[in-house]
Amino acid sequence: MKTNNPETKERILQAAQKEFAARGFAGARMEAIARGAAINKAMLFYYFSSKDNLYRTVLLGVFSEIFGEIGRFLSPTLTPGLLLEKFPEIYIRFIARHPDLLRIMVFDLIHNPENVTAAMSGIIHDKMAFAPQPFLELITKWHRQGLISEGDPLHFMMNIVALSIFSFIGKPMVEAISGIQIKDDADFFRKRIASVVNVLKRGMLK
Amino acid sequence: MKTNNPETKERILQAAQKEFAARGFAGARMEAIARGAAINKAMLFYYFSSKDNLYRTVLLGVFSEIFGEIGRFLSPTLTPGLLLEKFPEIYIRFIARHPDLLRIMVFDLIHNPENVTAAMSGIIHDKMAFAPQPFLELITKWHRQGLISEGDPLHFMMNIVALSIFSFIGKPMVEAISGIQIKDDADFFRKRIASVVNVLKRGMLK
DNA sequence: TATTATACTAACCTTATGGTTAAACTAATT
DNA sequence: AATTAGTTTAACCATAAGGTTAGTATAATA
Repeated sequence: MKTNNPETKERILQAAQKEFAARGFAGARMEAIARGAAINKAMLFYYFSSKDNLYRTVLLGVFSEIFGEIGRFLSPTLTPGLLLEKFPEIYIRFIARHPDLLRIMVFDLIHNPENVTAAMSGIIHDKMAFAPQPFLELITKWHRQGLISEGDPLHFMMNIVALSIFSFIGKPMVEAISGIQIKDDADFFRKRIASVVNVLKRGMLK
Repeated sequence: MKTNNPETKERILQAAQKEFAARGFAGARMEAIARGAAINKAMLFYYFSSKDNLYRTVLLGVFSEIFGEIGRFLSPTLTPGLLLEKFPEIYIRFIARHPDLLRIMVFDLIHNPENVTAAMSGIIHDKMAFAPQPFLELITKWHRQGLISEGDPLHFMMNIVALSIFSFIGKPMVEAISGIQIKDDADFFRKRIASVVNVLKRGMLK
């Protein structure tokens, strides 16, 4: 028998990710996804049975990639200085390469946080070899050792992620406010990373 | 003659804002908006001629409210310490009261930044009595006076807004990562504000 | 070569949805 | 009381879009 073509499935997921990122769940068109994957619309239902399910699959993939990237970086031998120095760079550059992932994630964080939380937590524990709980404990230990000023590990984490993520959401906003059009993306991201690292180190390290 | 009922128009805008915030532009249903405003669907088109136009109107309102709140706070007599101390509180508490505004703004920042930039910049210049350009100059002046460490006013601004906004986007994310369910919102926001102010002051003040 | 299971398509179905229309209602004006 | 103009509704329309179906192509197996 012809072996199930994983190529097709992959093509569908790629096209779906693009379409969902560009238009959100409700705005995305199955027809457009099919066109993007160069197949008949019925194939989407053959492989994924419904729009909902296709979306769920894409979403899991997104979380998987994002937290995979983060998990690869975290380790028990980490120091606070190294974390604050390297995380923003890794994260910002990763998202710059895969802006669709952030779009989909943020859309869901805003519109159905309840749904997302469940999907996320499963992935997080799978993909972060160095699991989150020990990570929070590590931060607490750093604080007890007098290495960092922020005592609440949750807010320590939020501050790091917030500054990194906002590079993307905030770019058009800042452009509107300042009236300046950011043309050199590479330069912008370099400066953004420098600023974030600087604020984090000065702001949270002792 | 009966005078055009501005009450109805206002009710429509309120309902529309709610619906657009909950489901995004494509997901929002005109029928649902009509129900929310307790009127016939045709009235939406009578007052706003199209879904697109209704959305645009809502969007302008959103920007108007958000930047109104910000503009009310900014003034030429501001000091860096005061800005970093008060802005996060004002902004976070405002959004906590009007989460719909943030949802709509972020959705658009992510999905059609080009469109948004234009709409925004008009509003910004109207609503910020103390216009943005002088504000950026003020930051530059602070830097020249040796009051702040961050030299680029754009990134100075981004850091402030990023940490404030992320309180909302990031909450479910952090819940998923930590496995902790944040139940006491008031307490969470209080701690969040304290953490943000602390990081900003330590990180960007000299 | 006949069979069979998978991969795939064209055409179709149904419902939901943005948008329209024609008529009714309301209240100020004459 | 009759007119007039803005406001509101019920019923309708066209089409877009998710989903289905029936059938075809392909290739491995017997």
